[in-house]
This record gives sequence, structure tokens and C-alpha cells, in this order.
Amino acid sequence: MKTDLNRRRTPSQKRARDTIESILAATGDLLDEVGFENLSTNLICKKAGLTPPALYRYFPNKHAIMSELGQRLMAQQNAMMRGIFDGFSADDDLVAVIRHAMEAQLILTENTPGGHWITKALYASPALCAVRTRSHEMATDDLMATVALAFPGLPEDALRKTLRLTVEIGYSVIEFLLDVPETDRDSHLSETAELLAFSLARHQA
Amino acid sequence: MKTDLNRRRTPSQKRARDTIESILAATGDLLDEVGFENLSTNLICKKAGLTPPALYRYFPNKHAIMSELGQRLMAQQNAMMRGIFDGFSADDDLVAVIRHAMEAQLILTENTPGGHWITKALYASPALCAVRTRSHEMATDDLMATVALAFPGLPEDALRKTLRLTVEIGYSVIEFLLDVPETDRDSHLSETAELLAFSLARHQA
DNA sequence: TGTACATCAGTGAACGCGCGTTCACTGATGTAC
DNA sequence: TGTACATCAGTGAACGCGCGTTCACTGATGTAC
Repeated sequence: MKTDLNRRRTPSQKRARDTIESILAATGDLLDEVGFENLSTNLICKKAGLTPPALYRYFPNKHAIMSELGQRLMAQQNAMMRGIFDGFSADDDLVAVIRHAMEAQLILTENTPGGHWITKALYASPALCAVRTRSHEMATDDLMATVALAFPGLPEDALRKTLRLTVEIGYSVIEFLLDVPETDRDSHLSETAELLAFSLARHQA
Repeated sequence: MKTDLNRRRTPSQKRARDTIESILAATGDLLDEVGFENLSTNLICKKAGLTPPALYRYFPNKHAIMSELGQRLMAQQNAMMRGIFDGFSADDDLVAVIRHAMEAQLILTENTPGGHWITKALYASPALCAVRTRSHEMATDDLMATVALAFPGLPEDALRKTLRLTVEIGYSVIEFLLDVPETDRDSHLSETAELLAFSLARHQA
């Protein structure tokens, strides 16, 4: 149950760091090709042009690789969020900002090799769930910081709950749009943004 | 990629129908014990007190079993939704009804053996994705019917999009609550209900 | 700067295991007369 | 109602395969003098 997700060895030479990167890159590409369920360490090795012991030198199993890919993707996502919400003030159009943030996340995930699968694995695999949860908590804290600046004096705990829910809903709508490609993205993004903005605005009243 | 999810043989004797039920029951229990990733047909057979050929007589693979469990769970969910929204009128408290529906879904999933895992598998496994999507579409259509009765004359296509989003958000918040057990369910359910009601109410203005 | 040596990085080949799956078979149930 | 036969249901034993994983090794890189 408690799968080890840590690196085995820390590389000291550039050659080794390149190997690690090519393992991660190969995994991302493979996810798009075969999906998470059919992914195996042997397959990753073949794709990366390595033999299994090279992979096992750095990662104990495929979940550890997914975990690293997941952490990287979510770090990028959170950084992007900070960039968008940074400097947000009470006068700005909240709906527009949320909509913009969601669209940016959608595009980022779509452009990351294996991005959609990484997200799904982070959600469905018990070993990886914690990575996702932790990242969403961090995103919530980041939002807390900027919102607290924009609207000082709001009750903290209630606001945080709302923001946590906002994060969760935001990401799941994005995944919905990725899942069902024939969906009208524009209208769903706009509607979600309005709905989340409403939920936040309630705290000011 | 296109995994076969159909039954192999249709049972004609009671004994066979019992076997199928015990396979499904064993799978549900096993999901709670070992999760979806560690599930295998051999394990299911052992748990159900059967030999593999007996299982293969009826199901081509484990995804077919999951598919059946998923269809049953979602059929129950949709039936429950119909029960709750049936006879809904414009005078009723929309927030309360949505909240009630969400809570009922949460409890139903929680009380179904392997329920949470079934939901996750239906979402993360490409072979099973279609089951989930189809079910959510059906739930949306059901809602369309009742809402159209309660608020006649609303623009259909825009309303349907809103309802589809409502269904998606509703279910994903439920999964969030199941995923992070330390969460304050009460406040999150209430807040989600208000937020979804707002989104629907906009169509009346 | 050159050489000798230590450490780091990756290979080739093999392993045991549990997976999905099938075969030829025995036993249980239903049906016709 | 009893028996003979056909069909249905489940078994025992085995299979090939790819998985994760490890071993003893070779080759590459860095370092000390």
C-alpha cells in the first residue's frame, strides 16, 4: 500500500541527470500513446533507449516516475496561478481573471506530454492521491494570500473553505473539458468562472 | 485500446446467475481491500470461491466486471436523482433539493461496496470512461425533463449546458469529499448547492 | 599536462512470479417420452 | 413418475508472456599527484 515514491540515487554527473530527464520525457510520451494502465518500466526503458537497471538506479517503480511528473506539472500549474492572481485587486473583474486562469491551466495541461494522464493517475492511484491533494492545498494557500490582500478583513476560515472548493471545482471542470472533447469549452469556461466568482463574492456581502 | 466489455455467455440457470452475482460482489469487496490497480481476475476468483474458467465463462476481463458494477452504481444514482427531483416545482427551495440530492449520492456511493473505487476507475480507465460519460449525459437529460416542467419556456440548449456542468460539478465535489475524509462535508455540500442553484437560477432572469 | 586510480553510470543476461487465458474434462440441471 | 439424453455450469491443470527486479560486469567521468 505505501509505495515508495522517492528517488533511489541522487545523480552527480550530467550524464545521469540527462538519463533521468529522458526517462521522464519517455514516460510522458508513452502516456499519450498507451495510457497509464498499460505503462510499464520495461516499456519506458525501451522508449528511452535504456536498460532496466539504469531506470532502477534512480526510480524504485513507475509510481515514483509518475509522482515526479505530477509534482512538476502541478508546480507549473501553481506557478501559473500565482502569476495570474498576483497583484489582483478588488477593482479587477474577478470573472475575467478566473476564466483566464482556467483557460491557461487547460492549455498547459493539454500541451504537457501525457498531461491529461498524469492528472488522472494522480487522482485514481492511491499512491499518488496525496501528491494531488497536497498540490491543491498549496494552490488554495496561494489564493488565500492574494485574496486576503485584495479583500482585507474577510473571515479567514470560511474564505479558505470556499477557495478550496473553488480549486477543486476549477480543476475538475478542466478535466471534464479534456475528457469530453466535443464539449463547448468557451461557454463552460465562462459559466464556471461566473459561478466561482459568485461563490467568492458572497464573502464580501 | 477498444477493450471488450460485453458478457460472454447469457446464463440460463439460476446457479449461473448466482455465480455472476458472487463475482460482482467479490469484486466490490476486493476493491475496498486492495484497490483497482491490484485487482486481478485470479484474485476475484479466489474471493468468490470459483476457478478462473468459471469467471471467463461470463466476463472477458476485469474491465467488463468493472463496467457492470459501474453501470449498476450509476443506474442507482440516476434513479435516486429522479426520485428526488421528480415533482419539483418552481416554488420549491432549489438549494435544499440540490443539497439533499448531493448528500444522498454521497451516502449511496459510500455504502456501495467498492463504490469509491468504482467511481474512480470509471473516470481513470479509458475503457470505462464512456460508461461514466454516458451516465452523466443521462442524468442531465433526466434533469432537463424535470426542470423543463418546473420552468417552462426556458431556452433549451443553454439550460442543458448548465445542467451538464451541474452534474459534473456535483459528482466531482462528492468525490472530493470521499477523497479527503477530514473535510467539513456539511459546509462544502451547502456551499456547492448554493453555487449550483445560483447557476440554474440565472436562466430565469 | 599526463597518468593512475576511484567513483559513477549504464549493460547483458537472467530470475521468479502472477497475470490472463485455454483445454479437455466432470458434475448438475433441465427436458422428452 | 421414471429414466435417458442433451445442454449448461464449473473444475483441475497447465500454458506463454511480460512484469518488476537483481547480479556481476564493462565503460565513462572525475580527481589527485
